[in-house]
Amino acid sequence: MRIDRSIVKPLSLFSGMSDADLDQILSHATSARVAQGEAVFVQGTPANHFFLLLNGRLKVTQVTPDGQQIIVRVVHPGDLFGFAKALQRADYPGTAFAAAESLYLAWPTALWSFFVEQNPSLAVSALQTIGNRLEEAHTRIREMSTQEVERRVAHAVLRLTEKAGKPEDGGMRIDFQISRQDIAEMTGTTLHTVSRLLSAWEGRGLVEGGRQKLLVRDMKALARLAEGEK
Amino acid sequence: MRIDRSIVKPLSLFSGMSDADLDQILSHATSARVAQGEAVFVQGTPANHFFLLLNGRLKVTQVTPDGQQIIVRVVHPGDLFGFAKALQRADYPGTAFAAAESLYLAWPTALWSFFVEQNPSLAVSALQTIGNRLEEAHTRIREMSTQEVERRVAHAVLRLTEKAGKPEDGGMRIDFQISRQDIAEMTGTTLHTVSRLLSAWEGRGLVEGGRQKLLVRDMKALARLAEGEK
DNA sequence: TCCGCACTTTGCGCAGCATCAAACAGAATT
DNA sequence: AATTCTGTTTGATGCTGCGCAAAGTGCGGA
Repeated sequence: MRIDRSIVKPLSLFSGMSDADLDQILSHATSARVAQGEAVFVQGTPANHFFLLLNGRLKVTQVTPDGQQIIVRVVHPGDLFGFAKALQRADYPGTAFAAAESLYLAWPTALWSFFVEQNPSLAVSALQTIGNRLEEAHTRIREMSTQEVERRVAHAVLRLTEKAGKPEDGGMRIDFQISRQDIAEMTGTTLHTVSRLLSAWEGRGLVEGGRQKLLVRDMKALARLAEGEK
Repeated sequence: MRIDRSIVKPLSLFSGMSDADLDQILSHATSARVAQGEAVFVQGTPANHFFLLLNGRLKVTQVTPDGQQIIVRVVHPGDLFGFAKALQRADYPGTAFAAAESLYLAWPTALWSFFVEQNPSLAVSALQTIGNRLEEAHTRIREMSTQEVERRVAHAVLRLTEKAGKPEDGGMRIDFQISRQDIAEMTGTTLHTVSRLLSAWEGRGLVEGGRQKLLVRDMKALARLAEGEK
């Protein structure tokens, strides 16, 4: 399958790469589509591919041995995901679900070192990408260690709004299906607590809820909450 | 300053690199020593160097805007640290303190991309290193989200024992000064709670405490605690 | 149009852990 | 040897947020 260079050209991951190199890399890619609710890869299965999300939205989850689930991160268009193998792992450490219908590119993991050695700037980009991810993880650890639940949830909602917000008449709409349970799993709390918080916020006009939906009305007030001001 | 190749040769980071390349990289390094309690780099200052710990033990901390501190990670000999710049940051996101007298190598950050482009296998290694770190961070997030304090502390102590345990007559000694406060900052709790837990464990013969000291007597029992069995 | 499911809301009680407070002990300093 | 300092222990108290439970509601399927 031919994938047009122009689709991925703007991504920072590929910046500083020649058209020829880019074409070369794309020639090895396959593209695929997943319907909402389907998985791109499953935790524990051999990591045979790595991916780039073109369109849609994914949730990456991990399940603990005792059955608890957490959301590791949300994958947005343009993000590389599932690079387990590059990180010295034989299998995927999590499961990637489509939160909305999604389109992605896939490459065999065997090609990873080949690409990197052919194209050192790709390595530098990848390192930056994963560096950002590490920083996000540390932020999350810091928040979970030091902040109370309301601030954490406010932060999480803000981040979602920034990454996946679509302007709508009354505010910013989170552009994919997200449940209270999901937000709970992103912030390390229970869906009950999230529900209570969102209800309280709705009463104060900050957000507007709905079944798997969320509309942020007052980002500034939410940002103040996230900063710890009541 | 000349640094002998043999010192760093065994490190996985440099595996698959020719002696000549290694010498070339080492020729740009400077080595330095820090006394206990001193900082190698400070949060917020420009990231002019990246480092490799040869000897000793470091604690990397982050301070939140409101003054709360957390321990991001412990640096063990052989670990690369302070690569902020490689991750697209201008300044260090944390502060690295020496928990024991330490010896390290330093390179100007400007050389990072140069090294990587000269030596793709280094990029692959670095990616793996940081990938492991990301995984550790996710583990910590998972634990903080789903596990109660006792399990988290047990896990933290176990990890310390594995990474920095030195056999001693009665068990494994954590090989550097570590306070209850430190353990609290690694697990997202308070020193009070840690103190209570350690006291309880000491009563059951699992560990033996002391001022900034910790001796693990029964790793198996601790492992059981970490798995959630009482 | 109705039904049933999945998601959400809300109430209540409990407990794990934080917070506040104070005493204690080992090390370093004089 | 006395003093100070820093880290540790332990107690008392209270609140946050979880677990459990049950009712409510929007949505899709038949």
